[in-house]
Amino acid sequence: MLSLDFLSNDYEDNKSPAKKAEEYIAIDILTGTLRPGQRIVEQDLCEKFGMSRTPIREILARLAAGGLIKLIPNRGAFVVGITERDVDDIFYMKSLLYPQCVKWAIERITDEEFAMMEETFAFMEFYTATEDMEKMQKINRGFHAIIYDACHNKEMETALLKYDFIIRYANLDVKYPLNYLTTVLEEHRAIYDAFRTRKPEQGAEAAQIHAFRSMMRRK
Amino acid sequence: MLSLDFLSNDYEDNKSPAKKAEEYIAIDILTGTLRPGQRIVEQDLCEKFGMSRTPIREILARLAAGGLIKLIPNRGAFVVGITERDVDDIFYMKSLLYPQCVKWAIERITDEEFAMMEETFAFMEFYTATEDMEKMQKINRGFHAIIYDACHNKEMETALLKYDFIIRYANLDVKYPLNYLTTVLEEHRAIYDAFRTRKPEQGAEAAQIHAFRSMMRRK
DNA sequence: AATGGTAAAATTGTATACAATTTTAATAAA
DNA sequence: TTTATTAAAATTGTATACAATTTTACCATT
Repeated sequence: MLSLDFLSNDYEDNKSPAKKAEEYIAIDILTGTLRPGQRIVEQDLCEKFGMSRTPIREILARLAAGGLIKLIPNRGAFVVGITERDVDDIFYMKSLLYPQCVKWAIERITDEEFAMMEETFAFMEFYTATEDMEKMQKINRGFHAIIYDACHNKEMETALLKYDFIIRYANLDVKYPLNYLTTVLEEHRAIYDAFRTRKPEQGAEAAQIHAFRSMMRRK
Repeated sequence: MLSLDFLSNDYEDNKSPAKKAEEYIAIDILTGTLRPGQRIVEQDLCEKFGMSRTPIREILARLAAGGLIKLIPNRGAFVVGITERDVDDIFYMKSLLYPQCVKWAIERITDEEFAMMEETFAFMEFYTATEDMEKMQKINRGFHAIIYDACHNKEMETALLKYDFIIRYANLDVKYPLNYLTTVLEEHRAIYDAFRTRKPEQGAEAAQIHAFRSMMRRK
């Protein structure tokens, strides 16, 4: 299903309670509120999120599949931490995958998907002009979500979404340089132009530049 | 924990029944025994694997996290298929990530890990000489598992293990060319030599060649 | 025959109960 | 004081029960 859901303010609200709890725990791990090695007791989560052990255990199963916790049989769930170097590595892995994602997306994007991208880019220009940082962050994620989706490869999409999630929450002491919004808009425009003119190689190059600069803007 | 487990024949046996069931279902999806779009009913799995719905639902939660099935609320689990192009794409993504993995692994490998690699490589030479195809496949997986582990980045490790799992089971009509065993051994030796001499760039290049040739050997 | 409505059956979502295992705390021995 | 031992408590693993929802099958209507 194709929609501009991510623009709406209650986008977060239509997630299931289980999905929200999962994300809550994931963020607690990435921000360090839950410390590496710390044991997570199911009953505590039951009380915190007001649900029984069955759904909580399914949440833990998913978190373990994603690598944020480690389940040791009969011992329980333990937080797996993320180091500064892990975040550096993930930026680097993104810089390897993202250009190829853009390339595939330009080759494979549907008309409907491109129409959504056009609409999204218009919003990006608007929010850059109005300097609405919060809305901008949201629309930026939407822009990338469209690209990740349009590459029509689920492994690529899930990998990049995961890396972005980690970067978003485990990379909290970022300082935004002067003219950050317009700078990023122009990097995005270069990618968008490659989509408009359907030039995969040019898109890959613009993506490479955007990924590299994102990495450099880090701390 | 560091060990040469993957050499033993009962390596598969010390997996938990739940882990075995999960892998069984995953393989059924990748080989097409379970068709894309097909609904998976929990009760059927309960009977098939002799366990109750609680552990089965945890297995389904993990499979959904890995993308092999899609869970629709109140509707159930549906098989997500893998196309030929998906496999092509995954080979390509591996060729992007694997060289960097080898580079990091050469920079970061511990003495203990390198000792295991030496031992493993000796076995590879032995099984190539004896032309024991089955043992060779197993030891090859072990060789790569050591490299993936030695890069000391969990995202990289899980990504490459996942791609290998998909390639292994969703890529069944591979024809092995003449001298396959010795050819692959030499590609692996090039990588191994880069580890011995601790040359990250040389390792990345050897990895690139190995990944590219693996892709070319496909069909 | 095709469509629509309704009750029964099947299935999923969640809570709870109980068994197996681990952890904790208290006590005894060195 | 430290180390062992052991019983109690806590926790995890699994099965089952029940509520909510969906699917199926049957019948009536057009």
